Amino acid sequence: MNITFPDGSVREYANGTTGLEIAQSISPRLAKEVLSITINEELKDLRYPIEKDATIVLHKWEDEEGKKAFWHSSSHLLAEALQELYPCIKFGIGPSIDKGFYYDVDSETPITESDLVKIEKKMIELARTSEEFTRCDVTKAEALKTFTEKGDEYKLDLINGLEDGTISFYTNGAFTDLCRGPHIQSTNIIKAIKLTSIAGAYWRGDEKNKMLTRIYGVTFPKKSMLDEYIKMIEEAKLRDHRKIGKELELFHFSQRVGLGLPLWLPKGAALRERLENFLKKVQKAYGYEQVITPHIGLKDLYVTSGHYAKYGADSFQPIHTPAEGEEFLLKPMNCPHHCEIYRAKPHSYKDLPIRYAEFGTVYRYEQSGELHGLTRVRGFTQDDAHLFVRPDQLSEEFKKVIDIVLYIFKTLDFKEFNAQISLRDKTNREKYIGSDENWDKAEKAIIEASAEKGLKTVIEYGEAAFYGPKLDFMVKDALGRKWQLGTIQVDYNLPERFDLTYTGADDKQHRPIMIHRAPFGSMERFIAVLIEHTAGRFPLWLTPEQAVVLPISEKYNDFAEKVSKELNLQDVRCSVDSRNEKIGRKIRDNEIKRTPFSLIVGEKEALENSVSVRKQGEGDKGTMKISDFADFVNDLVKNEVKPIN
RNA sequence: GCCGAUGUAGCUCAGUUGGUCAGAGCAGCUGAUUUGUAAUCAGCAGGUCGUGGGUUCGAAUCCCUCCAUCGGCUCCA
Repeated sequence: MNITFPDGSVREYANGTTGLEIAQSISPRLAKEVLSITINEELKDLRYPIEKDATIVLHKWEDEEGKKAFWHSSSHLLAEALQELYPCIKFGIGPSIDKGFYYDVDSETPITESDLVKIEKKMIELARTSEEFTRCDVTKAEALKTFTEKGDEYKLDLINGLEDGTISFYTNGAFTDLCRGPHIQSTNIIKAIKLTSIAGAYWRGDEKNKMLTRIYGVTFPKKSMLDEYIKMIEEAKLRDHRKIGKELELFHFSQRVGLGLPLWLPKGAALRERLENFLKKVQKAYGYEQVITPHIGLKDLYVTSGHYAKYGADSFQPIHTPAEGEEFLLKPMNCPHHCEIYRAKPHSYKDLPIRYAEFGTVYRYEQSGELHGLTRVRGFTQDDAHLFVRPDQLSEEFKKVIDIVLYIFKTLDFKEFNAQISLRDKTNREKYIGSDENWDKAEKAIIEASAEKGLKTVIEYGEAAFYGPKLDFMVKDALGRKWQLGTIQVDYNLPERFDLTYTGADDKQHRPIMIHRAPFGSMERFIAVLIEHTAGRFPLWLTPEQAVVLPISEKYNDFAEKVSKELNLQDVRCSVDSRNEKIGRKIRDNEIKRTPFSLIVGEKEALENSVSVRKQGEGDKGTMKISDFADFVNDLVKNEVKPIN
């Protein structure tokens, strides 16, 4: 038979040759490194005998599939260790994840963080015995029998959900698990093990089910890789926006004010204002108009929009007026208000598209356990806008919004983001409002526009908003957690609910389509992610303070003030550190505060009317005339923010 | 909301088995110093040890309640 490799080369092998033997035939070293194999697009074990012509890919640690097999096998090793240490334990599922693996278990004896070391040791002990992973195919009836005898109700639940036919078991040592595979050859290549954390997780992700204990871990084929990983995690923790936000005095949370209600400190507010101004400018260029709406609205407004039925009970409860008996809700989103702005006057087809933008602060009662720094809060400001468009304009407008998002991401140097198309889950129709016909149209519009803009997207079913599908831009924080930033949503429903119309060329009334969009998502979350991406070293155009003048001694404070004034007049954001401290001290403090430029001034500079420039993280850059430095900074800024093309 | 861990001055943390354990550094204030590229020196002031209860002769330390934070789960208009 002929075996085709990814590079296009073809080799001939005897029928029944396994992936491992193929690797062996190429090089013994490769045979040691290969972890799993793809045969004709299907993942298989290394010892799967290939019977006819096939294309194969050998997966090593370096590629995702190789890592998956390694980590998935590690989760079985974890399970084996747990079974030995806690004989009565029951097992849920144990998959590989982005960075490692976990196993969900139900144990009568509670397992706590302090037990992890003990479990790790057992895993290492078992790994060293070089247990082979062996596969065994059984019928569904046999599978049910095995786990009924074992008394493992979670596995039975899983098996019952499977179709009739062959079911595979994998065994390593004394542990046998229901598993599709593939697995690595033997546990002996798992050289470094770290159980990272322990947490609760609902069985099958449903909060009505029992909560199991989830043990997270990560393993490596080399000890040094684990050391590197631990170092990387420690460094990532230093970038945490909650830590940097405190250090740089950007924002603060107060228990007196309330959970998840950020207070923006002067520097954070300055940064945020700059971002808002940037976005306003971009939006103006794209024909948006700023509007302003109040922070509350009558409850009825949200009954009309459908939000009350969906979220009312879980929201901040209505504010009552004692005298009039009215009920107001804190604004959880801006769309209904913007719909009412649209309704303020009749519209012609010639007016469309209409684009209303607002930095709208909204309040949502997020579950207390879900709050997280600035990324998940209860009061936040959306960089919101609603576009009211004719059906023939939908595609074009949607693409323009994508352009804005991409321009913003590019300006802020966000290279690693994923575009996700969130569609409805068709099997769960009652989750959504609106007709199937409109949903189909909206979903199609998003898919087509994204494709035309050349976006690499993944489609997620069931992730749509209840009123419409969306295109989301996802980024990861320092620790690899995914967050949604920008979002663009097509909505046929609100225009109907608010009876929005325009007069067409045919003199008849037509329904506009709405596009909801927020390129940042929210100012809070965006800034959080920006902090983690830059580790607090913001781009020059955004940073709260671009330069600080450091007089060598108090004798030069007056000159320093003059320099600062002159620079501020030339659009360089600058202040003076006139403390009675040594210059070394002032420099150190500015390095820690990540002020981009420290300008040292003493006798020499005062005579020459110049500054000694020191760049954060880099050091002394020599002396410059004051106005030259201003030009220098302004040029750098101009370079950072490229014009919209 | 659920599971688990944590909670000592503005910040970062120390406090051994319950008995001078209420401490340190930084930040702050006062004074001295007048400084040339990552911390000048000295002094002062700062905390009902998250909250409320309990056990004890005695609690930062042990137990319970609540609150908050952290890691997850669920949720995310």
